Amino acid sequence: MKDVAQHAGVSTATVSRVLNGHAAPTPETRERVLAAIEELGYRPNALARSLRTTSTQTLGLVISDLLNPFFAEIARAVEDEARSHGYCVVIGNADESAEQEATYVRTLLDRRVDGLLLCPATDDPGLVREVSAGGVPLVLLDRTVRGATCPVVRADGSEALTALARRLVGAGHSRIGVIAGPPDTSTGRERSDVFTSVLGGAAQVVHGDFRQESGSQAAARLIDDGATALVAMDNLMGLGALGEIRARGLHIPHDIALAVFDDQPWFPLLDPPITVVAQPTVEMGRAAARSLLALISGQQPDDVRLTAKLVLRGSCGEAEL
Amino acid sequence: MKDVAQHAGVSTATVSRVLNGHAAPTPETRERVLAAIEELGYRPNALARSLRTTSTQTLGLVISDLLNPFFAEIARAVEDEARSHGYCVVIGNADESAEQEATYVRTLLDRRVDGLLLCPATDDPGLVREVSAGGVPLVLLDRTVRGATCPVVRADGSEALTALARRLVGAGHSRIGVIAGPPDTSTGRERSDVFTSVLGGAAQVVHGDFRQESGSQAAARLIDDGATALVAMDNLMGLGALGEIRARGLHIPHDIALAVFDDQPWFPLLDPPITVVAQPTVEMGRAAARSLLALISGQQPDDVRLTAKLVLRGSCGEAEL
DNA sequence: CATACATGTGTAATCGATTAACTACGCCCT
DNA sequence: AGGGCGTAGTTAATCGATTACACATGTATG
Repeated sequence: MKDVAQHAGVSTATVSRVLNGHAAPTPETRERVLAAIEELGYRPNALARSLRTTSTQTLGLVISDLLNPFFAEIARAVEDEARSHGYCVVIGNADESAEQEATYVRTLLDRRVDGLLLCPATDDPGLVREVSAGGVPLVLLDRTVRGATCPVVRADGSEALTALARRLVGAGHSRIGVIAGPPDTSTGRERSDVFTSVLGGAAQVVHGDFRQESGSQAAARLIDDGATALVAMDNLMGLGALGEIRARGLHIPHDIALAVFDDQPWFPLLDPPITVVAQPTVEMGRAAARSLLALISGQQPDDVRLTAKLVLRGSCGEAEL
Repeated sequence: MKDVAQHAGVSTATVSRVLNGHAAPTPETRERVLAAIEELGYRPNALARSLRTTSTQTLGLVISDLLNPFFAEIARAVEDEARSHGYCVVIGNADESAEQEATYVRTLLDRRVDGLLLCPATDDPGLVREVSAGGVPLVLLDRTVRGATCPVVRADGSEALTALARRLVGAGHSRIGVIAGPPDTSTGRERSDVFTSVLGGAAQVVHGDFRQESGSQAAARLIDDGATALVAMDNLMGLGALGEIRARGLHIPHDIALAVFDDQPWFPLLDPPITVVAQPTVEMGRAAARSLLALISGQQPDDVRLTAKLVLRGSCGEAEL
């Protein structure tokens, strides 16, 4: 910057003003400075700028697993929205581990992200409190924690799940296996709670860990116990369940019905195509980013609850919609 | 930091020494400083540290699309490897646009990443030169550019593709449709080149853009032209091709054979399961991160060429392996 | 006993920007 | 002519760390 100033015959303050579009400099001075910048190929050091201004134009996003297409879509949407507002996103992979999540959150705070988007691994509010105590804007995404005091953006699947449960019962299923998420996550509990409260004794719940392998195992248990329909509460566990069904040579929907929470582009291509509860992932990501940006700019955004939709496709034997 | 120093009755220099594990401070002083840090809940400002040391412990990763599971897997692997060495990864989504790619690369350089991992959108070497000119360590991943002078990490699919081509011919296919990537990407060209050089006139190539929609369109064109086998050179275009095949009510492999470059967890679950050329994505990501870290630490890592493997599954009508 | 040398700590410069406070200059008005 | 004022630009403090160098103290050496 000093070089640029010297080159243009002005002080660094003037260069800074030109760079930041302040009113002061004469058009003529501005020209000279811009020419010098061009000539020297100067690019401002974002670190120095951030140190001085205490704004990094960066958002932190801590998710459970980038390999889960659901989170990948969210990450993509967050990134898009953030970029359109001049922000970068640093993504941290917590790998469904509370410890790794905490490590990442702290790293991001150390790097002074302007705000943090978090998909909490458990519903323990400790980490959330820590962030809030540090005064860093925080928005929870997809999942919440006990007694959360910050904005939460999530999808509401209760309506869709209720409709799905009724349909399964209507189709004559009396033993329905639910492959739920971990009981210490809000989504893990809520989704299966909705479902079982409609079904009563007809539902049997096995908790997985939102990963493929646990989906297979849960499916195996439930099928052994005589389930005639399976509902996986996450796409990866759904993938696992599907694998187990195929491995046993069972036919959908004749031998067993299957529905999955989260849509995937390839679900319609299976035979039969899979019935799902589709979450508006892109809207969730964008909404979360918008809420966070609002929070950063001093507003108090409300919680956002988007609704998940039941998409009937045939894997539950239902007539097409 | 000043507060901590005061609290412990030492200077900031001593605090810094304790923080950085220098030999100097007495165990007793160290204790006092650590106690003060603990008590005040002090966390060092990474920006300030980076400004002073010119090291951010951060790698930049610019990929084409986070929604493409191939890149998501790579990103995940890069992140894992980097983290295990104490580095963070900032991911940039270029969306297959050279312009957005350039914007991201510059942003990352401004933020002074210690090194950059790039999956170039085109084989134009301009951007690569720009980075190299800035003296920032750079490693190319998956794709290369013309006259690249930096380390390149990629998968070699020529053997697998050759074997696949032979098999298709052996199975009696004489009109084989190739859904290739853009001709201005190294992977777009190389993969179809290998294929056509084995097949000669039996191959018909249509270039897509590595996205689902272009896969459907290319498939439609090729099927209309009488292709009895389709090979998609990327998983998203494969997904598109599969959609087109289903939409036309064609049966695999009876009516048409299909093979895809890139494996996906759900390919084995289709009926019939899809034959693929599987790239070692995790190893690619890890190797790229390792090469970059080596470059950062002053070494001169060699190019890495991992081999992609043909996985026969039935969608080309072949006998199982 | 003076000199040298090691050791632990403090002082202050530095990284590269932003910005409050100040200066210099020209213009207008009385 | 002199005072007031607006404007363009400079000087220097600052953000929060690291680290070269200086300094003080204690111990070994000739």
